Amino acid sequence: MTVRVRFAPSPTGYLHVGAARTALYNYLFAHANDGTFILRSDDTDRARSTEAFQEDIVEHLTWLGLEWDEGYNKGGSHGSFRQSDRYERYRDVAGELIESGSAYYSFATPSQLDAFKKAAREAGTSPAYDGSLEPADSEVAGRIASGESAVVRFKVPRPGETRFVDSVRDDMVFDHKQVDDFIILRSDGTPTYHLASTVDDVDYRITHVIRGEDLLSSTPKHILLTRAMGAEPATYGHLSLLMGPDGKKLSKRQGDTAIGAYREAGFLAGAINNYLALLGWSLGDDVEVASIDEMVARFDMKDVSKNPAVFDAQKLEWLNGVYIRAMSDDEFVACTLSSVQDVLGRTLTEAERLQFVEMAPLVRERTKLLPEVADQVCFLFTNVVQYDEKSWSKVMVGPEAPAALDAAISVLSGLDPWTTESIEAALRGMLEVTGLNARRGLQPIRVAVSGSMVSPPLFESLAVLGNAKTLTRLKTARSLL
RNA sequence: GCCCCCAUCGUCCAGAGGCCUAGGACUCCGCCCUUUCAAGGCGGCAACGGGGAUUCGAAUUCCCCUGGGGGCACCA
Repeated sequence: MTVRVRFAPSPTGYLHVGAARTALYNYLFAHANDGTFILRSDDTDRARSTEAFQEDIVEHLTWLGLEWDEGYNKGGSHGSFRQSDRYERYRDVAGELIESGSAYYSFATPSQLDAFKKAAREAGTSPAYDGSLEPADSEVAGRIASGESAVVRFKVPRPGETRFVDSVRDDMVFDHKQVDDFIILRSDGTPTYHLASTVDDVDYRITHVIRGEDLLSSTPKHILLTRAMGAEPATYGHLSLLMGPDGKKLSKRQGDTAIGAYREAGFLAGAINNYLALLGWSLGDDVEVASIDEMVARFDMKDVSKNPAVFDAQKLEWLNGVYIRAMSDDEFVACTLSSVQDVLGRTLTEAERLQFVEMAPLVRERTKLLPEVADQVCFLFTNVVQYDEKSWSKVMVGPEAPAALDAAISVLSGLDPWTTESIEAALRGMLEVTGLNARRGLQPIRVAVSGSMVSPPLFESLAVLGNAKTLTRLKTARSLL
């Protein structure tokens, strides 16, 4: 039996980190078992589903590298992977279920149902609707024929219970007292999630359903439906939910949850995948950093954690730094060049691009988030240095600043060749002569040239900047003292 | 209210009866390296929620409590 799993988001919101994690685990499980990873669109909620959300999901899943083998936009052997295209199929199944006695037309009104639940609550019993408000079978045909509005409900066997082995939580038992005769077809004839999702899982031969814990208590419904369709239920595995720093369910209130927002903030797909894998799973052997392939090699549902995990943005940032440092010069330049140009407001010349490439290894070492790169290198490409107020007041007001700048100007004028080594030698000689320690003697130069007391390494920066610009900046700063 | 899931440092994860004086990672704090900032190295702070039971022995098994999470829609 070949493994077939699916990620089936509803396009009612952007792809968020929790959903991405579910997608990742499905992907890992599929690849670890030589299976097929399918993307489906569970868009039965016509009111809230939008094309924009659907595109966001597809775009970011692709960006994360979680390619699906079959499904949305890719086709496959089982027809459309968009539920809104398959209403007819769901209606047919509902009809068959009514035919076989597994489902029935329900006329209970909302107010009747409310009363039912209220009574149950007061009696301290389960509020799950058991079909007790329905008319006698003999009445049904007539009422339907007369055009009375009705939904179709699944008839849960009572008494009874559903047992299954959850691949992350082991033995699970649900008493049918807790399972309501759920609606499978709305009064307008459209299917609900339970019906559509289950029919699709059966039709597309899904062998393993890996999804969020929020669906755990709906699983008996899906299993009952599957059996009523004459099929064998898949193996279900429920992932614990992600929570925010306050221990509450992760929401926009606590910061960004959309993958797109993380991408824009400068996170790398690899880092996000890696972090999401760490959240609720252990690769063992104290391994923290691993590629998708390594994860696939180690993945086992049995090692997936049962407890809810708090999303820790700080650890994600650390990991992002790890991934940035692991990039090659070319990769690094390729994925940061545009943001540098955006900040600059213009395109870099070829010469400037080379300067950027030269600085890349130095800058990469101190970058956690991609946009930080621009802050670090922009001083190279501007004509007027923007002095950071705090840096200026801390470094340039001391009595040593003028002396340091004067000495630097004299020692750097006419320096040839102009290289990191020669600059370092000259400046170290300058420190010797002036008697200034490195901090006092060099920081003024850093501020004069970069505008800030925090910058990439000084000698290298000056080498890349070139002697003309360096001297101009030193003189300009000197004149301001 | 009813049902379900979960429970080790602040956070994520190791730990499947003696190897635990509870390990790793992030964060934080020192020190080293050092021209700033990083990175790196070294070190430190920090946890088995509580109570019973089983056992020679429990973080590991069982029960209760507590706490957190989820579900109980013509949402998914």
